[in-house]
Amino acid sequence: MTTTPPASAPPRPGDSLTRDAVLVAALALIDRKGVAGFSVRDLARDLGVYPTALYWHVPGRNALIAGAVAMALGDLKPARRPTDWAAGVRALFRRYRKAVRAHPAIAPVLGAQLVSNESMPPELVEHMLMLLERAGFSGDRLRHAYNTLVAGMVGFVTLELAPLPEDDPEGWATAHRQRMQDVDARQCPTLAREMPHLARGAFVVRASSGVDQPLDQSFEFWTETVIQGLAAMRERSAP
Amino acid sequence: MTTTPPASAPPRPGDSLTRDAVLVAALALIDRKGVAGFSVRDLARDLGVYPTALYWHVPGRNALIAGAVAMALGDLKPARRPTDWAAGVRALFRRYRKAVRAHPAIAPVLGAQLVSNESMPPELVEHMLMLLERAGFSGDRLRHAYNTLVAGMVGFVTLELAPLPEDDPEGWATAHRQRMQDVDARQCPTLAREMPHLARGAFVVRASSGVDQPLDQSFEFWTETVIQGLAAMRERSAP
DNA sequence: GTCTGTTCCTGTACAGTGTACAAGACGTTG
DNA sequence: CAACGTCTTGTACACTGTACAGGAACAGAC
Repeated sequence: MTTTPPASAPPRPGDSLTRDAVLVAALALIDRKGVAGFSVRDLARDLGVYPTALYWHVPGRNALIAGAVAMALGDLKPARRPTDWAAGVRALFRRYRKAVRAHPAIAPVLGAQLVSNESMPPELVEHMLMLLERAGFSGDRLRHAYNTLVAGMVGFVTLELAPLPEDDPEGWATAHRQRMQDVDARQCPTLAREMPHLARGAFVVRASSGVDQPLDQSFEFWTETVIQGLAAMRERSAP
Repeated sequence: MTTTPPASAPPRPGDSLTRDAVLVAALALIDRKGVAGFSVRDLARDLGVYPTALYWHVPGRNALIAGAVAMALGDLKPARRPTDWAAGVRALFRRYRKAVRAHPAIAPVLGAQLVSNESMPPELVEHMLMLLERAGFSGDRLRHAYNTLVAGMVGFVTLELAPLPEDDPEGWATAHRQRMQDVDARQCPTLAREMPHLARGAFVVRASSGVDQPLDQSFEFWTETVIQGLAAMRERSAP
């Protein structure tokens, strides 16, 4: 049983593998085990197929992940024309977060790996540029505003959904809680005082991921901050 | 040569391994090969030691990475009291980016696995809270502003320094350039028009990492946007 | 001086990984 | 029927993280 003989093949609708079918299964596996725990051989087992069969459809593990991510972000495309740019940004941020929350395990790859950028559909880029032009940006400042918008869209969600260590989650959690309880109140008075507030939903301080404890309100606050910031940057001399 | 006999031991100052020495070497190796390419056995080779010797000082691979990251962020601590909160935020963002740029390979871990790291020193959290209190935030809105500040500090830099696929970087780069050249000008008119501008330094569009092509101006823009946004959020009724 | 315990490291071993590569089964077209 | 593209089966290899048993060096106690 060393090289995974395909133990009967139940999941065969068209009786043959498709690139899409592979990617769907890959995404499902990633959802279950996380990106780190995702393995080509497990995927092959799920599909009732030898591992190397997958290489015909997809060049390798990285491409499997990138493809799965692209698939997860595929639902992001549809976007109606908004009334004003601020409303458009708000809607965009919400939709992005919703799409990623549907597959939280892909969050670490999203911001952190350039490959996964090819999973970002061009229509989305177009949409963002259109919003910013409507807001009044152009030339180099359009580029900066665009980078700001992308970082804004991706940044918060990546942090929010960052996974706990997969080996011993609740062990780490209690250890972290202890560590937070032990902060020196003389060196960090504000932190010590606000700890009860922060423990339940603040980056770095919290002991759980955003999958279990969503940071809805903070996200709304974040969104408004970016919008207000961009609005303020609009009427400013370049650069 | 299967299990790595220690090929002579040149790097032995005190003739014995220290936890710190291990982490320093780990950080150096990560700098060279990236987090994905980092292996316990390579590290052991570098130190002229059997792989399992490292387990005495550090529980495992994950802990090695976390420790190395914490070490890289150690230079971030010192911070003079700023004159006003906006200046403080500006300085903080710059110092963070500078610290991460010194070890760009750790960027993916920072944004995406921040939970699992005790890497962020509590003094930094305290500093951020202090700045925001001085800006006028308190209670729940302090928490939201804090989350915003962390996401702001980490988000952009994580995206900027996201690494290229380590297997075939320039192959991927040219493929990506081609893909960008092939965008449909009818479906994405703005993107097609602004392509020359964007190709050299815009997220998703660019074909190189921020290590080679820093996004200095965009980062400044980003920083000001967050500051302006927070300033605007200050005088608002609590939701 | 020998005995015992800690501290740190050497070795071995194992189960797992990604993927290169040759060979085979299958259907379609000549 | 033969040849060819398409896809999958199998084998193989180098490499990974780490559990575990022991051994070397040194400490202090008797």
